[in-house]
Amino acid sequence: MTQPDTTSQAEVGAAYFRLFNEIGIIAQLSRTLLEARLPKGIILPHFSVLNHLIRVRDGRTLMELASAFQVPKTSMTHTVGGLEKAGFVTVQPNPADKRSKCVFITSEGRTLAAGAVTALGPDVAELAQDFPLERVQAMLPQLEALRTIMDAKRG
Amino acid sequence: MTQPDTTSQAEVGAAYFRLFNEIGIIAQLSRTLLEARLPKGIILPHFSVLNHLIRVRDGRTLMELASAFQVPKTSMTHTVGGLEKAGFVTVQPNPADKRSKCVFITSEGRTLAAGAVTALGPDVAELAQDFPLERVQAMLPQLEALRTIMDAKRG
DNA sequence: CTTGTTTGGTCCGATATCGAATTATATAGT
DNA sequence: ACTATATAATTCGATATCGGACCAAACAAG
Repeated sequence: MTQPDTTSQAEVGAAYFRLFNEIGIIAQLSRTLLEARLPKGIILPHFSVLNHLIRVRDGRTLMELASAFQVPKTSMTHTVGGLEKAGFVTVQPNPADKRSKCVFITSEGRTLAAGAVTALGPDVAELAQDFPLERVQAMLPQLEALRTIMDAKRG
Repeated sequence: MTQPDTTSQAEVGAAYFRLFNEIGIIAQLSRTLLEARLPKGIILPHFSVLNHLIRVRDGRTLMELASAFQVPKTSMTHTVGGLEKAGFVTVQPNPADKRSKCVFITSEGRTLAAGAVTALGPDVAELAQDFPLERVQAMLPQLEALRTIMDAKRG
């Protein structure tokens, strides 16, 4: 009996599908929201990388960044290239491994990220009126757990 | 006192940012997972549209589809064009409004979507071992609420 | 030390995405 | 009815994304 209770296999699949569908749409919405507050030409992946460098640590390699965001390394090369050309990061060879490069955020990069966070303040405040912080805090552990599990399956 | 309790403004923003960051990564992971089971050349947006036509109803217009997934209409034109060329949908003029067109799924389209769902069965089952259905069911209403609220703000 | 394999990164070509401008139809205001 | 505005969709150009091929350094095995 691999189907012990009243929930059919198809219904189970449908629930997971709805989950990922909702997540996909929210990702899309939040992306649009953020990009409306970023300078022209700077998009979500740029901001995400800058923020990662600030939050986690400076000097991550391209591969570390790519796996942190679960994107192909070619995409990360392109994203970092754009940030470098715009002067928001510098890229330096890794003395510990000559194959790899380390990405450092510049003060311009920090300014950009901080400015975006500030610009988003009112949007967050407005959202918090309808979807309060407690609900976010309740969801976060669940999402983190799901992310970790999925990460592990396709490491 | 717009800052009544112990949680600072910055910390509040950080929580929402982490929320959207997790959601973005999960969206990315689920996309990769799905596309691994789809025929070459068919990607998430294609599948999403087919599924929407099945779940919600046949004959939606391009704008309805675009707003359902919160993507620009130009992107939806492109996506539906690909589906049409591949024979998974047909597009017909809308008799009620000559500006718009209605998208209908073909039997090939239904077959494709059903096949993908079947192919994903084992993946879902495996995921369900580590992240069981109850947790999904607990999260879904929260995500739907958040999606609805964000939808409303940027309708 | 050599050879085979793995790993970090880039380059290239194909497709996806999206904003701006355009066309055609619909709707509103007078 | 007539003009103004709004809406559905497409086209076009610019950029993003990604898979495959490639190169160079690291590492493993003999």
